[in-house]
Amino acid sequence: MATTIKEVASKANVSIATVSRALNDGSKVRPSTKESILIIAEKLNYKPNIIARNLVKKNTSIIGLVLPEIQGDFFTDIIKGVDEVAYSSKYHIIVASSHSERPVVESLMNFMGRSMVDGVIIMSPLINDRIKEIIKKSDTPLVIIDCVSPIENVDTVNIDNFQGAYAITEYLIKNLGYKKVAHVEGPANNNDAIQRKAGYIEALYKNNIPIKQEWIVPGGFTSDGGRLACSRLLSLIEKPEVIFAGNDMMAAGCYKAIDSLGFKVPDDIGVAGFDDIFLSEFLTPRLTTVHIPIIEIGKSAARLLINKIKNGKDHKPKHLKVSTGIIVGESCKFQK
Amino acid sequence: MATTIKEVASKANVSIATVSRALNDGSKVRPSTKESILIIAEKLNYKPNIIARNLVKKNTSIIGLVLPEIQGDFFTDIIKGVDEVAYSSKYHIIVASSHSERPVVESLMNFMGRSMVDGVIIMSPLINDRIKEIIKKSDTPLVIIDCVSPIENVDTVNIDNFQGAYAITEYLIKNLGYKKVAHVEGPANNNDAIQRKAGYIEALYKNNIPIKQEWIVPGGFTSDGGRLACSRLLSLIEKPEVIFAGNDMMAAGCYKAIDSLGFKVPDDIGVAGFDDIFLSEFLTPRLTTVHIPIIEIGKSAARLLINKIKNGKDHKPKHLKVSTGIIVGESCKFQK
DNA sequence: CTGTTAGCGCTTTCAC
DNA sequence: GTGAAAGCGCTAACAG
Repeated sequence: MATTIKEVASKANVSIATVSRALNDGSKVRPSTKESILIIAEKLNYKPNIIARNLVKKNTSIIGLVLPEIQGDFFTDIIKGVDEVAYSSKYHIIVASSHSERPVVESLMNFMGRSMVDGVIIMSPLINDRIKEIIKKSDTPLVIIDCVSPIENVDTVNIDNFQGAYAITEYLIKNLGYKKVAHVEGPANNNDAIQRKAGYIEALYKNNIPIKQEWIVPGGFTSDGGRLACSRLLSLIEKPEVIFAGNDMMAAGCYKAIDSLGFKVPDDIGVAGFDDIFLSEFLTPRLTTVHIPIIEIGKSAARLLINKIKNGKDHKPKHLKVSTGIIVGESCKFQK
Repeated sequence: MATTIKEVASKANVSIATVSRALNDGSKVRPSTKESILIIAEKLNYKPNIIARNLVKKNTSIIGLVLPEIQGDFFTDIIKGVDEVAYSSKYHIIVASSHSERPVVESLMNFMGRSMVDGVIIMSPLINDRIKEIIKKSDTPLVIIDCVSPIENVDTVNIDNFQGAYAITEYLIKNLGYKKVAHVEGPANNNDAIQRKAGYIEALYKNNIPIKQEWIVPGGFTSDGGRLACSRLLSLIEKPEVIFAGNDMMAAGCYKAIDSLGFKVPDDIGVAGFDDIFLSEFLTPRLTTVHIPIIEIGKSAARLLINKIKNGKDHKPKHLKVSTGIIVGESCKFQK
């Protein structure tokens, strides 16, 4: 059994209140008594019971982080960003990754309104009605990363997917001179995927390039999906000159397909991606892609949340849009 | 303010004790009253306050996970493994990654003996005396992943680094016929690095290949360190035929160096790694490396910990050694 | 400055 | 079956 404040108090011949004050150095305690209390506490290896403190203070200094199925380094970076800011404000983070057996909904229910955490950051490209309902019912501060439709009174941090996709597509067309640009798209119900596709289409449209449906193929945001999609594109009679994959994982899959068919990137076909995940730097040739400041997103979300926790009702919901940038690799080249 | 058990009790015209019973074990509560309580609780959107429950139950169902500086997908997998097992036993996990401003020691102190968590899993290739002291003082259940020297009464999960390094080095020599095998080693104070180097040396020794000091160069376990180390090896008068990098990150760095000098893997020089991180599959040619079942390690650690939490003093410390396997890629080839 | 006294919201004997 | 009451370990008025 751990030492309690009572034992320290009795050994020090003071009341528990004084011990509490001495340790939290709040109000005036005579230096000499404070010192002797500190010494006794140290000798007894006394550590205040956080739970008891939380109960009376009504806060836990813990932030709940609900993530979609964790894979790759994307989430490590989110965690890192959140953790960094959380740490500097003395918060801990509880991570709940989602998977088939634990939907986002469940993690959310566990966190919201049971006073286990002071606030929640949820990342989910798909917010359904069930989730919305839970959010409405609870008054736990919340920040959503990457949500589709803003929910009232909830802070959001979004990636500017549309702009990123538009920019890289236009870069391929205007700067490099590509005319035949294909797109491997992500899951149909995924907001990121939808926005990126929209950016791609808009860029083609604005540059007077007709949209060709057979050059838009689904890849499910996975490496394998990208590989298959790419094979399909390469088997077409009229092949595209460059493939803009909706994310880097699919772009990596494209590399595999291109390699296995004996083609070369970028000589035979160009490849571009989206996300700039850790992996992309190590693909040969280095992938041209859209960079997302992932750590920064985590940090922003954490800042927003902590702000909300501290300011309570006075807090006006903010909606951050994180902009992207193009990483020029060697996977696309100038078309003469 | 969230609904409390009191409000539910008064609305239901019962005592708070009955509400508590109805919601928990349901031990002998008349079905009809139980039902009406449940309905009222639902209507009031009542969620028991976890903190208050923890205080009386003296457990939190939270596991603390202390990790070294998070980067890449290695830690995602550890988290994933721990989380999976933790989840199925109804535990949450608090993640504390370490970095320059928050040493392992601090996270540990925060977790041990303040009843914030029921147990701790710590991953640290370097356990210093300070850490040992904290561990000795506390009676919080603990599992260490990847520790140097076993601490009494603490469960450990270790990677069989020596065996893995030995196996791949011998594979390079015996199966592929390499005679000139260089090694890029990790940090001098890192247990993994030390064991891997030892395995490499032992394999050379057992196969009657003289150890050449200039073919053993430090790479700090980073991609950049690997790149530099490789450049150095390639500038030697007598170059090695193959480089066994102490981890995959350094192997990836080797690829870069080899590429920038105009050489080809594996024709001009072979490369082998250790870890089988996600990235390795996407290096071209695919890296030959030592596979570590990372998720499995996380799972084992979690199982060990939960077991210890539940069995208390009756628990005898266990020491698991996780074995590795060779992934045959295309980065090394048969030497005729 | 310091002690006394209420709780925080819940679980859990112990009676009835 | 159910209620009253005693805490879990701590903080925070309120008195002195």
